Amino acid sequence: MNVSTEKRRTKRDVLTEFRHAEILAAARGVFAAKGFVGASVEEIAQAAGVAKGTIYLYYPSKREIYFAALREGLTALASETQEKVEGAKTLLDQIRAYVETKLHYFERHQDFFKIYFAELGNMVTQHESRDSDFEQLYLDQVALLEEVVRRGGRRGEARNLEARSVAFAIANLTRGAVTQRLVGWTTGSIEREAKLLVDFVWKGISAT
Amino acid sequence: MNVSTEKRRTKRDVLTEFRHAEILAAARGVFAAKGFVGASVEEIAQAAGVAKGTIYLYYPSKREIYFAALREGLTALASETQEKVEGAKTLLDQIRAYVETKLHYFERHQDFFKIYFAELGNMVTQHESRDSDFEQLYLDQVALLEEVVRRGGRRGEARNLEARSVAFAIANLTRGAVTQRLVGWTTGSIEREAKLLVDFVWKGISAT
DNA sequence: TGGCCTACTGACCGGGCGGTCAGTGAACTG
DNA sequence: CAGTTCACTGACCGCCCGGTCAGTAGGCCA
Repeated sequence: MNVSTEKRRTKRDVLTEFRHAEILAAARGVFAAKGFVGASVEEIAQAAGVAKGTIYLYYPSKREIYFAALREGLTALASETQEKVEGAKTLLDQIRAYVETKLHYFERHQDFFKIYFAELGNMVTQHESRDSDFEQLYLDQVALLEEVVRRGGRRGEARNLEARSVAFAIANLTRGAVTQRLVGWTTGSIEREAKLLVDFVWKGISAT
Repeated sequence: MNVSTEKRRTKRDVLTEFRHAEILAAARGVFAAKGFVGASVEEIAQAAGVAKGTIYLYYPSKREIYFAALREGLTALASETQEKVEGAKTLLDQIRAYVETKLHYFERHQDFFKIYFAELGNMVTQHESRDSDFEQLYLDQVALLEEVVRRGGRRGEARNLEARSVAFAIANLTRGAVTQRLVGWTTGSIEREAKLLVDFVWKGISAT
């Protein structure tokens, strides 16, 4: 019957999906702790509770696992950010949305952020073509900010200034704030941190 | 005679020093291009025009070469920054000095900066105790800024605000600006970049 | 029950690289 | 010129790790 075959199919798919997720989660932890090179596939396998060979039934290579983890977190973060930012009306609220979303997402996904920032750093030394879409995702975030700032400027909410530079500035400040928390140089509540940061930015660009 | 022995001694020392510098320069280039793991000692040796074994006559391990390159650049940058900043009178000038010094130093030592930023990124994933003095050097830079801001605040040149947060903000903005140039996301003159950045910061913290 | 399928295993392979060390030859010495 | 020193060499070692694949075990069907 259709039902039974469908059911069986689904069962398999569910298992496959489960293993993918399981391995990815384990990989994220290991990569976050040791970095791409420091991590071994064997280690990831153990963390996932399977044998090394099993890993290769689900991912073709260590690199692919890494990229999968990176991409997953990155797209989720990007869409969440975009959603929140576009949900805000005023420029100030939009900037606040951007900063807060990042800081909160960080709180929930520290492992991802470790991988993310390490990769950002390595991008400077090793420019592989594989990284280009990763690079693009980063620039998209900046572009989002840039557009927001530009529109805010047109509405007279901000001084007239280089939207792109401001966008980079906000991105840099946010990135820095998250990094500081990650390494433990900053404590204090996220709300306070976000407020400080947004205030600072706002002083720098507001119209009044 | 004293003279002759001294002369010979000096000759040897000069050679030793020369080799050290030569190897370090070669290493910097290779590390900047490939990162720590991507670089091989063989490659560094070739770039330095010596055999691999020779490398180990001057440095005990690959890691040591790496740290030496990092430390050298870092201490030079730190002292130059400190000098320039302390040479400035007003808070605004001090901040400008900080930003401009970094940007100019970057222009002169791109290879160093690549290693530096990559290491900053990796610090998040691999916390070795070896890195702790590196970490300290970074925090010293922030502390320098913090002190400057705090004093400026006391003199009434800036609003009353969290000196530490502001210090981090300036450091982050500067770091970001340099990174952007490094990857090619920003062009334009350094002077312009510095001005934009300083203006932005100043708006954010000035007393008026 | 016997045969089959297949997800899973982990011993194994091959290559790359950090680090070593016996050997070389040029310069110096007496 | 013979002897000695020493900076330098590069073939070599051993380890690690990404990736493979013949084998296994357990579930399912006839």
